[in-house]
Amino acid sequence: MTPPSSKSARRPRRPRPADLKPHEVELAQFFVRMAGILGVPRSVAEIYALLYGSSQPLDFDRIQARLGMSKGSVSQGLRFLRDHGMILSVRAAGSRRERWQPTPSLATSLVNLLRSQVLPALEQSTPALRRVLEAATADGASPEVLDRLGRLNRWNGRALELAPLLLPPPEA
Amino acid sequence: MTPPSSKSARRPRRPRPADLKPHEVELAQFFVRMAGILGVPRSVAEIYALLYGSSQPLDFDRIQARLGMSKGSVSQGLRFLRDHGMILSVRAAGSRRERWQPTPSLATSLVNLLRSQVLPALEQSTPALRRVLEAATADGASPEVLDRLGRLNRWNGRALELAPLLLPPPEA
DNA sequence: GTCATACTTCAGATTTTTTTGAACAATGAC
DNA sequence: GTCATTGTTCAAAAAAATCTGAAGTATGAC
Repeated sequence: MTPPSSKSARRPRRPRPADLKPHEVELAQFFVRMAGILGVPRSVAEIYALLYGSSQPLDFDRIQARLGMSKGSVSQGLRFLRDHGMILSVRAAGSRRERWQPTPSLATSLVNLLRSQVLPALEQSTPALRRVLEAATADGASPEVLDRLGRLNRWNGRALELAPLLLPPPEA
Repeated sequence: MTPPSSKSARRPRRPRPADLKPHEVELAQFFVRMAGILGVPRSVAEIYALLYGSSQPLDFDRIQARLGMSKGSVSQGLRFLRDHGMILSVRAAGSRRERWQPTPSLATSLVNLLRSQVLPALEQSTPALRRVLEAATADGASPEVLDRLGRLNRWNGRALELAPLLLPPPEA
């Protein structure tokens, strides 16, 4: 039965030795499921979920302790979330320690995430798709195939034009 | 440097012993990249790309031969594409052999794919998210957290309402 | 300037996904 | 009805993604 793919049909997972309340676990499961669709790893989703459900900003050590996760994973997870504009840090005076919280708009965070995944793929594709169309033309491909490939090229171009409008680029 | 995630930073791949023209390879790479974003396996994307660039419908054996892929992968890949309404088969009279071609609308195919991934996740989440909000309320979470969780619940509900409108369900 | 703190790095271990192929099942041409 | 053809299944192998933790680096409190 198991289809060859799609994150849908996943095996049960080894539970992490986390120290979470039941509703924190459910929130984490929600974010893990959604993150899976975009190929974001479990550990990253768990960190985000923990921060999302927390009334206070949390520091590195507390995140590690509550999720029962290695330092490496916490470090990389926080970096990913930070780089995608999904979390912010605050620092208490007289301490080097950073404390993290989710950025106010989850919607913006999601769009950032999508952009960062889709845009590079589209950019890489532009010249390749043009070459494919040219080669197929030279090859005497059927009108139907040429039509398909033409549409693909136009889609790619339009998607690239639209992308910057969807939301202001990384800065700004 | 390698981020903890995102399909972006992938290692080089073992080339498949395929027998494709250069432009067919580039088309396959495009579909593989895009499929990767949605977690669709390489083999499935390669099959789709081959059909997409082909002037004639192709049969099982020809797909296997051109892509240098196992029977199992071809079978599972075709099943996935068929189940998601992305390919159609035609049969020549007097032969059991099916020959495959992409469905006319790639856009529709993509929406089908997205639906099949996102909808089940949303449905599973509805009761869980409600429980999370209730538990947090009982727990005396901060107004800010309650606000976040409330928004999450509303998003989920709206997404579920919208989904059926996006495109007619599997049948119809 | 010193150095303990706070994180980062990355090679290897682990987990999960994907692919393979040999055994098996279904079907329609005859 | 028979059986070669066509495709499926699934356990095991291979590949890929993710996680770990010990060693290393950077920084700001003092």
